[in-house]
Amino acid sequence: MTSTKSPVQFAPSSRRPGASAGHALHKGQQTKQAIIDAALGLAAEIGLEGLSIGALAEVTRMSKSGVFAHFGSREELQISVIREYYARFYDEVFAPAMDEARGLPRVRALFANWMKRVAIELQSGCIFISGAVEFDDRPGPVRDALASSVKTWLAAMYRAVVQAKQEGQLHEDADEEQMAFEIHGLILALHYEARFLQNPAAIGRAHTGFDNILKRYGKSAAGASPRSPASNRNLKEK
Amino acid sequence: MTSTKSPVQFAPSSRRPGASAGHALHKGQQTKQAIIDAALGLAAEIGLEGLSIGALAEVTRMSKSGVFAHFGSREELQISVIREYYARFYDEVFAPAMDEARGLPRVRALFANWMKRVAIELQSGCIFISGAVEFDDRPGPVRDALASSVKTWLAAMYRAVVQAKQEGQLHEDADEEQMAFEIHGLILALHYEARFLQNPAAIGRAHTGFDNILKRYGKSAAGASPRSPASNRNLKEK
DNA sequence: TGCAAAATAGCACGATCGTTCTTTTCTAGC
DNA sequence: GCTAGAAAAGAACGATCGTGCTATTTTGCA
Repeated sequence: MTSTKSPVQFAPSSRRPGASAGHALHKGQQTKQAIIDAALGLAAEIGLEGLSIGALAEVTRMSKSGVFAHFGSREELQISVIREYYARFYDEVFAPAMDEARGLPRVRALFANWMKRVAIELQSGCIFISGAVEFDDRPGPVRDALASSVKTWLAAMYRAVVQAKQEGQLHEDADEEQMAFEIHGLILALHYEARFLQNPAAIGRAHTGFDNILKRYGKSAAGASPRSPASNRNLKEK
Repeated sequence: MTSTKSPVQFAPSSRRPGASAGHALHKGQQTKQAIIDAALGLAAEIGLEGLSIGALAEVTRMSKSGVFAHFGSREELQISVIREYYARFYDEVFAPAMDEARGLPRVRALFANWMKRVAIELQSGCIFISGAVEFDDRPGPVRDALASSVKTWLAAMYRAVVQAKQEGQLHEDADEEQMAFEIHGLILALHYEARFLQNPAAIGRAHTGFDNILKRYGKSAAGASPRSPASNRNLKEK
């Protein structure tokens, strides 16, 4: 239960392209990737349920059947979008935070990157949030893919909190799950108030809320969080 | 800015039926109400966007045009559902809490009723939450109606927190808006984790989170919240 | 009890949805 | 360059959507 060796890792589901040379991926693969990119943008705006193959074909300037052939079903398209979002979430939120030292610096970085992803890109929503609402009553493979992605990410955040306690940076009676739950709530409130209620102060509220959580669970006066988590790197690995 | 006299009141948008005698409302009114009731149930499950007149006609065992005639447009139907939800929210969450004494007892009651509404009725979701996700990128009268309802309710909660501070039950430097934001986050996390992730522990997490907030913002050891807020009624109105 | 008015049903419309099938275009290895 | 196979387009399907329009039924008051 102490889970020092975590059974499930937070890893990207697909090899990231880019530097990989060799044979350039065949035409089909790269147009499929282009379709997924466009679909991700569409889904972030209007939701996974609002994603229609017709609209996607229009955006990519292809025929409906041309788009459809790459996936075979709408569900498969939605799942592909979820996987892509997961991979980007890994790259932009999780991976950079792993450069920070175990414990509070890493927790801070995870939260800061999470906030950035959810709030700074105000134009597009978070499909981990919108998808949860759309599929909370709709069983099936799409919901399963979404839930599995979200759970993996929340577990990664939880693991970072556990490590912070192991490093002795939290109170002895700090409940790691409770702390992760409250952090999750801050992100959700940020998304809700910034995006739906258009309240720009929400970003500051979320940040202050995180500081409050650190003050409560942290040891002594560890609450004053530096805005740039990259500053205190020298206490690396305990 | 101290807002002792609150400009906007949290009041139900429509006269509640029930005890009102006199001429029973005409046939049209009561079938319209029945349609709205059914629509509310449907919308809570599959969302305001998923609400279709065809499905609604099937549930109410009416013809599509029969249903449609009562509203004139789908948007008007959605707005009617929002108004009905708002009215019920007022009756079940806000109104009972007004029986509690101003200040912390009332804040506790508001939160407890809110939690009950969002979580205990697990089968149906909260359209204040699902609607926010569905309409955060979709301007129009539906979004306006939804945002206005939500803002009114959040303002009511905020007002209760302000009163708690006026009663001297919070720290002098407690930020009421910040506190309301964090409470909102707890409800959202509860909805997310209980409904989408099917984690029954979320109810306890939300409750503990609320206690933690009270401990931080409350004066001295005011944190130990009694489970039944109806107990400390004797310190009524200061 | 009769009759105007309200309430509901029936039907059809254009649009869009996901999907299938067939045909055309293009790509990549020889 | 030729050609097999992949990739994309085209057209059509049944279904469902919101919404008009016109009949039919039902209601409530004189």
